[in-house]
Amino acid sequence: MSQVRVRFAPSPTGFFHIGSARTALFNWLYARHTGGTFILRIEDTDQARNSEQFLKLIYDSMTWLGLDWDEGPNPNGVGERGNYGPYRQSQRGAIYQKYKQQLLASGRAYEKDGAIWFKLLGERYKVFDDHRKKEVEKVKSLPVVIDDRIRGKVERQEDEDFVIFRSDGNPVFHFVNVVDDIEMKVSHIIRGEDHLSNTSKHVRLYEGFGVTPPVFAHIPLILKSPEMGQGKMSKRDKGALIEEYQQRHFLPEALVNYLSLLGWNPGDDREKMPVAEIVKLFDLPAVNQSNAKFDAKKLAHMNMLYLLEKPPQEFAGTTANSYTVTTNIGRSARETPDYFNQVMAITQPKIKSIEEVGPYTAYFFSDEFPIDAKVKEKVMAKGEPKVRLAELIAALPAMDFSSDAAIEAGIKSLAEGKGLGFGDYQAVARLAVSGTNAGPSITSIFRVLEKERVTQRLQKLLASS
RNA sequence: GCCCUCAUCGUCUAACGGUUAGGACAGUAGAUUCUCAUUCUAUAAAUCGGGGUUCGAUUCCCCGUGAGGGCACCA
Repeated sequence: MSQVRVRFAPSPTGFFHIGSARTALFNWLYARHTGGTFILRIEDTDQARNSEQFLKLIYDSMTWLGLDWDEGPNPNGVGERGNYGPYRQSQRGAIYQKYKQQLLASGRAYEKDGAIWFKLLGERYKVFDDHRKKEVEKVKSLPVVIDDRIRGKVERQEDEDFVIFRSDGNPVFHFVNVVDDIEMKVSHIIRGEDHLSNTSKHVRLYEGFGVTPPVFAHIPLILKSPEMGQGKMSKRDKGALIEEYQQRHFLPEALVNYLSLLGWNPGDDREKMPVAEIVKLFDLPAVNQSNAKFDAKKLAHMNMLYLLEKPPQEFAGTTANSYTVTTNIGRSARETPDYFNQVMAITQPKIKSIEEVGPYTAYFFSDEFPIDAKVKEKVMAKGEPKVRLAELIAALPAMDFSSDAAIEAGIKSLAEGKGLGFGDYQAVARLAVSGTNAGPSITSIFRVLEKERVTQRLQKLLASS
């Protein structure tokens, strides 16, 4: 029986950020690894900045990534699950009042300037603070020692009383965070290193409530890559939003795998691992202490690896879902699935991301495709392409289109009859049927396009050049 | 300004105090395939600086330096 209870506590005040996703992921991994409980709690006390749109984005992004939660609001936003709710802080006002009264009653909180302050224990003295340009009251309190699972022992002095309820009556983050973690029986707090300095406040609050603090584990931050500048990834940075990866049709399992490797490793050289394997191996002491810079290229590579190994019908399905009926490719996926699947089967081994599939296969789904002028110039300058085109057109009616091998044999025998090679026909034929110089093997393009369309396209190029 | 954290190739990272400092991405050069992509082979690339401790330091300690974070009636 595991008693691990971890939570991810985002606030719906902006887009779902890659750093938040990684924090959610590490919590989820730890919960799944230990057989514990993963809680989603919504920290929506900042009423001015909250929005339902961002709330939905949190549910959608986590669902997309496969980070399912055991307690918290339901993914569709209606109702919630778990025995420690409500799971939205905006609905927990009564609980916060109760805890406030407890501190007031025990003398660990007091009112000043209309706000409620938490009272530190120790001798008081006044000092001028250069930074804030005013005199402040300090407290000689004992240092707080945190035994962090990732950082080791961290000691910090908390030397000023701090606000727990604003003068508008609303509780502040530090207070609600601690109260909720107590109420929800959170056993391990796994969060970003940006909270490490806040932790001393939290520990003092736990003490004030007479509760033993949970285990803390502060994970490193995700920083910008060198070409993006300095500092931690912010919402404005390219590639910082989960939504963006979703829209670009990245595979969530690839993103999860990549993210898991930012600040953690399995202890050997393996990188690409199924999520079940990561769950099995993940543990807090193995998490790194230093911040990691985000590398979009490595993520793209990981995405390609997952794409290449996907079963063909799954790949076709994923691609179909990525394009709406308003596009040629999307219409084909719904109206001529057999044809669509054939195109996807020859495309999958050649591309690196699903967002490439549309442009890469456009000529399969419309006879109106652009001819790359540079490629045309190059192809037409070499040898006698128009003669080859004419020869190919003449040979097509008798050619066997039943398989790639048959087509290859057909073209080869044509070439040999003229004392030429397969390559003498390949480039110009490709230009005619696809308008470009990159793509699946010419034989498979022929087979999928079928003889009639191939003939038409060859004739069209011959006529226009 | 005060406080906290961190420091190995460009990037992510590995290395019981004893290794020719390993792997991956990105570079570069070749090979292969009908193009492109994949794949394969090779190649270049790092222990921030200075002091200690030790027979021996990437590893432990101290000081610098650099990077990141926190210092609110934001979360």
